[in-house]
This record gives sequence, structure tokens and C-alpha cells, in this order.
Amino acid sequence: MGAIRWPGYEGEAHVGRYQAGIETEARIIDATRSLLAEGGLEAATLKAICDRAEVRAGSFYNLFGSKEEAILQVVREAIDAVDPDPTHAGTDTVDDLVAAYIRFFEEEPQLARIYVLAGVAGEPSDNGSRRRFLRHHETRVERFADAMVRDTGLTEQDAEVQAELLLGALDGLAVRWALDTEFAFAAYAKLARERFGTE
Amino acid sequence: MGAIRWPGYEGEAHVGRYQAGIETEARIIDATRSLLAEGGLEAATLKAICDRAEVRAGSFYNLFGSKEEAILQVVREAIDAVDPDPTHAGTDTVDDLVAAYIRFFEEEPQLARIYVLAGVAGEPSDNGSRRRFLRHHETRVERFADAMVRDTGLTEQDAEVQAELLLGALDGLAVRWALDTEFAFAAYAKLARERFGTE
DNA sequence: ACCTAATTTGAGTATACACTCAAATTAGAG
DNA sequence: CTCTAATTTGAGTGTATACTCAAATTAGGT
Repeated sequence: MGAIRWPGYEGEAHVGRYQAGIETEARIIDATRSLLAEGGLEAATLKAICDRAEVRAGSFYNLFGSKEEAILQVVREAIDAVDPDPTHAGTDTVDDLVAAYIRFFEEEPQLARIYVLAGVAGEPSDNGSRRRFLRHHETRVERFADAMVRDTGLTEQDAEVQAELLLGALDGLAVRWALDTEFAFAAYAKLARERFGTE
Repeated sequence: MGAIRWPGYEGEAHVGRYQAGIETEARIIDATRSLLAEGGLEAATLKAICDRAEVRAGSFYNLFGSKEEAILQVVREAIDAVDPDPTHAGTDTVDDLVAAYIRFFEEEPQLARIYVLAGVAGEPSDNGSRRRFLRHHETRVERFADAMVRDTGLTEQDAEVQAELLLGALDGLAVRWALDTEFAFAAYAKLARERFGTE
């Protein structure tokens, strides 16, 4: 196992990091993700995370400042994953965006579940995560609205209303899916798409 | 303060109950409701509930078997409150049902917030509350679908799809409102209603 | 192989949490 | 006012939780 000594590895400064530590960190993040997806915040105790990652608490704290840090990292992962490839920025159609959302649910069910939880679980006392999610939502509304303006020539104002409605419907169907993963989310999402932002 | 000695008071057997205890119970439920609405499950610790209700833990446990019991009672209250007056059963229009949903958010914001949380906060490990909420949702879909069949003559199958879509949209807009209570939920809910179950 | 840095372990610490229980106090009726 | 039942208090208990820290072990380079 070779120590990685150059900065910039995966966008992070890893000066003086051993491969072993890097792999442990990944195991901890995987464990956190799966526990959050399975049982929400309650399930993601430090003990559960460490048991699943097969490390002791001391190792955890060598790599993360707090349990909260690991959780926020996974939540950010989920929020980042819901956005389509940024290289398509400015050229998406609404159908592309809806398709990407559907693909997210189909290909990343754990992250999708965490995403749904993050939409509601941010609490008033925790203004950081609540505000971050709200900003994320607003950015998504803008992106959908821009695509609608391009697709249909709707005014920006009308497009924003339609985008809010479409995203509301998609997110509500996502909550429905989280309640019962047998629910045919993709089919319903497509039907919802037909109702907003198509004039 | 008179002891209430007859059965049937508010649908509960209160044999041998003093007014003082009954009032304490109400204060505890009020405290639980407001804490849940403000900060979710995390905020509703026993200490916080007792402090807000101005009782000690021993009083709490004289009246409730567990903290869980108090919380479930408030969640049930929220779920019950979202349903329109049962005396209208079988005669609601979809517009009545949507109007009732909007009214719920406007008149009972605390319960509305708890309702939104309950839709996602039930975890796989807690099959009881998750199943209960799913059943509640299915009942609502049926009720909306029945109203659509009566309103428009849609087939039962089509009505069920449209009901699922409309409720998805309404619930998603509710999540959006929970994220930022400045969001104009009522206006958007009305716009969403226009898109589903109107043919 | 040696040496140093990184990582991991094991054994705690402190605190918050849900809950208990017997004594004290209050409520309610006659 | 007396008496009994109901309620409340105060002082705990036990446990789970997040986190610490020094010693032991492993990783990595020469």
C-alpha cells in the first residue's frame, strides 16, 4: 500500500495519507450511506457505522471530526447526485432533467432515499442544512424553468411557476416511493411531466 | 376541580380521573405537538416536553406509558386532522378534498408540519408507523379517486392514477412549504388540482 | 532490515436520555 | 373539617451515545 503524497488527489489534499486510511474512510462513508438509507438518522449511530465499516471509534475520529461530518458528507453526495451531468449545463431539455431524476431513483436508490429524507429532516434549529437544501431546491427550479423557456417559449415567470409545480409533483412522488418502494415512481413521474411546462 | 367520573367523556374512559390530571395530559400533548412541529423528533426529548408542559418526568409517566406513546398520539392527531369531516363521506368533490387539504395547512400549521414529517420519518425498522402511514395514504388515494369517478365519470383505474398523481403533487408541495413556510402553498395546490382528474 | 509516519486499538470519559419509585402534596367528596 | 384517591415531586437508575487518548500496530520508503 503506497502513501499518496501529491495534492489534488480526487480534489482533496491528501498529503501524507496512507492508502489504508483512505480505504477506511471510504468504508466509513459506505457504511454511513447504507445505514442512513435503511433507517434514517436514528439508525446511523456511531456504533452502527463503526460496526458496519469494521473499525473502532478511534479510527473513525482519526478520519472525521465528528459523526455529523460523515453524515453531512453523505447528504451532500445525495444532493450532488440528483443533478445531471454539469457538462450539459444550459442545454438540458425538461425531458432530460426528468429522465435524469428518474435515473437517479433507479440507479442510486440509497442516495435517493437519503435525498428524500434530507428534504424534510433538516430542522429549524439546524439552519445550515435546511438553508442548503432550500438553496439546492431553488437552483433546481431555476434550471427546470430555464429548460422550459428554451423548450416552449414560456415567459420566465410562467416557467418558474410550472417548474415549481413539476418539481413539487416529482418530489411528492419521490416521498410516495420512499414510503413503499414498490410504487412505480418512473411511470408516474413521466405522467406528471406531461402536465407541467408543456404549452 | 371536579373529578370526572362518568365513562365516555371525550370518547375515553376517565373513571377516577381528576381534572388536574386531565389538564396536565393536555399540556403534555400541546408541548409534544409544538416541539415536534418546531424541531422534529430530535427536539421532542422528554426533558423538553416536561419543561414546556411544566411538569416533572414522574407526572409524565403517570399519564403516558412512554414518550413514544405521547408522540404517536400527536402523529395520529395530525393524520386524523388531514381528513375532512367524515360526515361528508361519499359526497366530497375533488375540489372539496383539495380545499380541505389547503385549509389544514392554513389553520393547523403545527399539525401540517408533523404530518409532512410523519410521511417520511417512519423508518423500515419501525414497521408499525410506516405501514400505518402507507395505509392512510392508500385510503386518501381511494377517496380522491372515488370523488373523481363521481365528478368526471373517469374509470376507476384512470381515477386511481390521477388521484395518485394529484396527491403526489399536493404532498410534494407540502414538503416544499415545510422547507420554507413563505412558499405560497395554497395557490400552487390549486394550480396542481387543475392538472389532474379534470377530464 | 530499519526507521518514521500513519493508522488502529482498547479502554475509557462525560453526558444526555428514557424511565422508576416512594414520599409529599393536592384534589375532590361528604 | 376529615379522609381517601389522584397527582406531583425529587432523587435517583441504567444505558446508549458521541467522543478522547495513549499505547500498540501497521504502512510505506529507503
